[in-house]
Amino acid sequence: MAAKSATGKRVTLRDVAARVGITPAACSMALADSDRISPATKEAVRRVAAELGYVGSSAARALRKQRAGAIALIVPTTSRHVFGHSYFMHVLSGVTSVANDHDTQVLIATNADTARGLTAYERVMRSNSADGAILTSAAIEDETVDRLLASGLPLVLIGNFPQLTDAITIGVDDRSASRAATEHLIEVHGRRRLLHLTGPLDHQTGVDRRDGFLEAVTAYGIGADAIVLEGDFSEERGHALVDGLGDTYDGIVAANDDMAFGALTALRSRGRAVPSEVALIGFDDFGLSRVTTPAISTVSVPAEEMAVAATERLLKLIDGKPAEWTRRDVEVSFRYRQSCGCGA
Amino acid sequence: MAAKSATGKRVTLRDVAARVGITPAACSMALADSDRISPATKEAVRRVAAELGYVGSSAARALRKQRAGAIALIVPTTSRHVFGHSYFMHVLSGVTSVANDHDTQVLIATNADTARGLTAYERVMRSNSADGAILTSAAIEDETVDRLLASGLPLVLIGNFPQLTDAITIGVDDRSASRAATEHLIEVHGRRRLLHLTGPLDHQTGVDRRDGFLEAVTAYGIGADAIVLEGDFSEERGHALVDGLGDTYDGIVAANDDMAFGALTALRSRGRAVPSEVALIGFDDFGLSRVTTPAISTVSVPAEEMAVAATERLLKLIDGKPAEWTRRDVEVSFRYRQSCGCGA
DNA sequence: CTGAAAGCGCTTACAG
DNA sequence: CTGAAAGCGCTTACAG
Repeated sequence: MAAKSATGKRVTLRDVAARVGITPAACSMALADSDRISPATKEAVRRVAAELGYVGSSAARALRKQRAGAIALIVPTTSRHVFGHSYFMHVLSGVTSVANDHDTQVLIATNADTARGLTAYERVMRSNSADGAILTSAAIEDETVDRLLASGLPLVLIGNFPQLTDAITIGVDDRSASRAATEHLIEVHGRRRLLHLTGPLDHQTGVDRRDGFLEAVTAYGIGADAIVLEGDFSEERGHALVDGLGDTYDGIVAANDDMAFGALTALRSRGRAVPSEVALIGFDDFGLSRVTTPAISTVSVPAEEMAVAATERLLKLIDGKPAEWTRRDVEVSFRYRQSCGCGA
Repeated sequence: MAAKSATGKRVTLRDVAARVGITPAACSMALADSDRISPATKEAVRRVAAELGYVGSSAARALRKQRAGAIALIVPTTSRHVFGHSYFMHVLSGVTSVANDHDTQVLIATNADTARGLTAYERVMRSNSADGAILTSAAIEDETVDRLLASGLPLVLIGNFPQLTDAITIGVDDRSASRAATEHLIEVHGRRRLLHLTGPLDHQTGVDRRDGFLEAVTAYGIGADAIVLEGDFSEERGHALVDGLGDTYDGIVAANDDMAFGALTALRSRGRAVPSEVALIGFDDFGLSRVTTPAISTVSVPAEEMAVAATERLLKLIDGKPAEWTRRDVEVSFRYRQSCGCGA
């Protein structure tokens, strides 16, 4: 479907040009505000274009300019489960707001189905549907990331990818943040027997948050009492892990808020009080942790801010403009609420 | 950017054709599995295409076929605030899963900025970037909906639009559902002095949920004791409305869960127990209500299911295929949790 | 049945 | 400086 004139036909540059009495080429230049065209002609073209309701064909423009005028937000299907709805919505908000400001369309691509050995998002990229992509939360071993990178398509990754040294990435320092959160339980709340519920360890985020936890307990000499259980970022797993364990710990560092909430419900059913018997801290702050009772203390990850910066960086990359950074960490902030013992 | 051969140039149908020794036209037909092409040639074309990494140009195809191969999910900016993140993520999930199955791209469009009197999403549509659109949660008086509708572009609306009798819409019966939720507080929990916190009354959803509440209290002859306060779907307003009111009621029907949660925190700070002193019920079930303490009883709106059905309907509309419905209601379900007095 | 031209709607490199 | 041709990469209507 397309812009229609009264007769139902699409309004093209030829129509505008005919009405103004110039060529489509001149019309095109007029709308592009070229110096070649006189102010009077530009004005006439603009008036007629508005009258006829002319809107340029994105396909024709894309074909001619070899530029889609769109970027893709790539969501590996696995990470949809892994990172959850709220995370993507924060990311999507950031991406769309920047793209909007730059007259760029946003495409959502997943690798749900594959055909001829290409994932859906590879096809999006290679079919020229998008001029570049934001890829978020890929697994460490996701080989499509390498292929995408190798293809030379403009790409900005959200997250940490230490092995991809040539990639442009933006993330948070999960290790330091996790260490700081763990140290908070130790220093401020005097906890010594700590349990860590990890994220999925095929994601760098899971690895880094675990490593930060381990650094902290090691630094304080309480590593022998520390327990690390492998989780997957899901509330269910958080619940199950805590439910299947004895009561030998006095603090929990969960790698995300969903698992922290699962832990909280499990503690509740076991009759263990939070924070008095068990201090609890999560990670993410994408919405859940603020509304529970007790509210979950957490490390706030500025997902939207990362998405905004990633999108601005991508647009510069596409345009070949100079950019300030190649690998960037944004700051987290700590939200000490009730579940660690800080809040009211 | 585009699919690259070893030399860095985009691989086009001409390259494939040259290699196979046929014309690009024949190549195109081969890839489209046309009867005109022999099985042997098709096989050769497919092999060479795979070898060269050929992926067709979406722009060229769109221009030639006058079909974008994409649909737009339109998000009026106002409703972003109004309906919140989780709602859109449910909708987006539904839309992308169906679109994926039909090799269709999904574009996110908002009306954030306007140029030459056109909203961003009108430009998306009229520039042929999308073959149709899903529009969700528009305000009653949003005149761009009328213009979109009048333009004849394939459009499916999520929500209720009683005044747009020609539109294809899918929604839930908010009035009946709200009435049933209210009756639950009356019949099952014996509440007689009810407070309703409305949604924004410039949205049909707000109006219908209020009307359902009023029907129930009227039917039970307790309308004189009922209080209706105008809200806006935000937690803050829910909190403020309850905070600014005396304690003359024993039940609250909130038009959504965010306001219900705001009410809950306000009741907590006033020292009123939920559900014993005040029974509370919300609406939506997009995530929040399940995790609070007490968990909020609510009416579950199947947002993803609506989005799936809307997208399937849109694709049929675009293809001119026969469809089963023009206006459809999907069933809500009731989640009676602790806040009304039902749950454990 | 099959080959190859025409043309979708733009923009820009080129000719004059 | 300015006019108008060429061509982006496809697909289909047409000619043979």
